Amino acid sequence: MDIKVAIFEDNKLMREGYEAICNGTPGITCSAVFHDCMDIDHKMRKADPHVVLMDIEMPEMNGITATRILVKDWPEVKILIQTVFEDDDKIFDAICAGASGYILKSTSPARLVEAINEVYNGGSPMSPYIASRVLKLFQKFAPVIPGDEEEKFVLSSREKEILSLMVEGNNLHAIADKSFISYETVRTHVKRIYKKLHVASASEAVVKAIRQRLV
Amino acid sequence: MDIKVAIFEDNKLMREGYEAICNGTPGITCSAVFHDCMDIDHKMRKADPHVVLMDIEMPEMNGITATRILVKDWPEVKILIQTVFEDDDKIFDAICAGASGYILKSTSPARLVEAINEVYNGGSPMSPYIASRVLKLFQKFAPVIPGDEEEKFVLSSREKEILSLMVEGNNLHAIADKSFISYETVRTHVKRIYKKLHVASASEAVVKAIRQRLV
DNA sequence: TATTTTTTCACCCGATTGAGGTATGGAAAA
DNA sequence: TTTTCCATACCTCAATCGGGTGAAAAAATA
Repeated sequence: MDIKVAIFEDNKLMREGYEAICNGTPGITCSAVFHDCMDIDHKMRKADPHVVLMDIEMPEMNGITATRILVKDWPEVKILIQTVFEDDDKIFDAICAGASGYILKSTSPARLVEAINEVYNGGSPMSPYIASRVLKLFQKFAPVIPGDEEEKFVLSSREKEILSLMVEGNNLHAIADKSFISYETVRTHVKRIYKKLHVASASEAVVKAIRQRLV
Repeated sequence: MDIKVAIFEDNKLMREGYEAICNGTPGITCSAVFHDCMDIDHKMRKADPHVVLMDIEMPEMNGITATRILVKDWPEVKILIQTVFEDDDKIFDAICAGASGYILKSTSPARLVEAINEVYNGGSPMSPYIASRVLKLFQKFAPVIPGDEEEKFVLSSREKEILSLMVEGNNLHAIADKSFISYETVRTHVKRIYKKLHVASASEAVVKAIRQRLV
C-alpha cells in the first residue's frame, strides 16, 4: 500500500508542488494538504497519514508546536520537518519536539521522495548541513567528558536500577516499595553505590549518574 | 584537487575494497591505508588526508580513541566512522569523540563516495538508522523540555547560585561557607528552591536543575 | 564442585535534612 | 507610600540519611 502523506504548508505554490511530487511518485500518495494547523486533530483524522510533511513557518500555529501535538496524539505518525531556516534554535526545538527528520526547502524533489521513504521506514533523513548542526549540538550538550577514561564505574544491574530510581526522585522508602525489597537492603545498595561512585550523598550520586550517563 | 582519504581498517579485504572505491572515483584519492592506529601521529603526517575513514573495531587502539586523538591534533581533518555495530553506546561515544559522520559497513560504495564528499564539504553523513538513533539519543539527553511551558522556574540569582553549589555536590554547610552566609540562611533558600521547583529533596532539585538547564 | 559476586536483611550511632514557624532590614515595584 | 519580594537569621521536631558491622541466601563464575 502507498505511503500516505499529509502536507502542512502555508505557501500555496509549495503546497501544490509537494502534492504533485508525492502523487507523481509510485508508492506515495498525498492524502491531504492543509495551509495551517488549526483544528489539527480533525485534519489528522481526515487525512490519516503515515508521514506528515510539516512546514515550520506558518500562521496561527507554528510547525514545532504542531509537531509536539502530533507526537503526543499520533505517536505512530512520522514527522518530516521542512523549513528555509537553518538556525540552531529551530533545529533544536524541532528535534526535541519529536520530529523524525529535518530537511531544508532547497532539497531536491528526488531527495524529498527519498526522505519520505526513509522516515516511513524508521530512518531520520536530514539535510547534510542539518545533520552536522545536530552533531555539533549533541557534542555541546553531551553529558560526558569523553576524555576521562579512568573513571569507569561498574555497577551491578540492581545497583543501576536503584540509582535510576534515585534519579527519578524517589526516597529510599519509595525505592524499597518499588523494588519489593526491604528499606535496609536499599540502604545497603545505596552505600555500595556511593563507594563505587566515590560520592557521599544522594545528590552527588544522581549528578554523577546523569553526567556519566550511568542511567 | 582531489580529496585525500586515509583509511584505517584492520580487515585486509575491506581495506583494499575501500582503497579501490576511493581511487576508482574521480575527485577522490586514497593517500594511505593502515591496518591499525599504532603511531598514528606518524601515519597521519605521512598520509596528510582531508578525510579519515575510521573503523571502530581494531586491535591495539580502537577507532574511537583514535578519533579523539585526531580531533585534538588534526582538527581540520574530517573523520568518517565506519562500523558494523549499531549500538547506542558506540554511536554516542563516536559522536562525542568528535566524528563528523557515522556510516554502517553495509553502506553501498556509491553512498560511501557520497559520504566522503559530504564530510569533506562540512556535512555529516549518517546511515538512516544511525541518524534516527542520534535523534533519539538527542531527545533523551536534551537538557530542556521546551514543551511544558507551565514549568518555567524563576529563581533569584542567589537561589541559582546555591542550586549550582548543590549540583556541585556541596552540602549545606559547605554552601554556607562558600557563600559567606549562615547555615540557616542557606536552609531558608533551599526550602524556597524546593517550593519553586516543586520538589522535596536535594536529589530532585539537582536533577531538575540539570535537566531544565537551570544552572 | 568450589569460590566469588551479588543480593538480601538487620541493628547501631550520630549527623543531616525537611517541614513548620517567626522575624528583620532592604530593595524594588505598585 | 504601601506592598511585595529577597536575603538574612533563628528555633524546634521528627524523619531520613550516611557510615559502620555483620551475616546469610542466591546467583554467577571458575
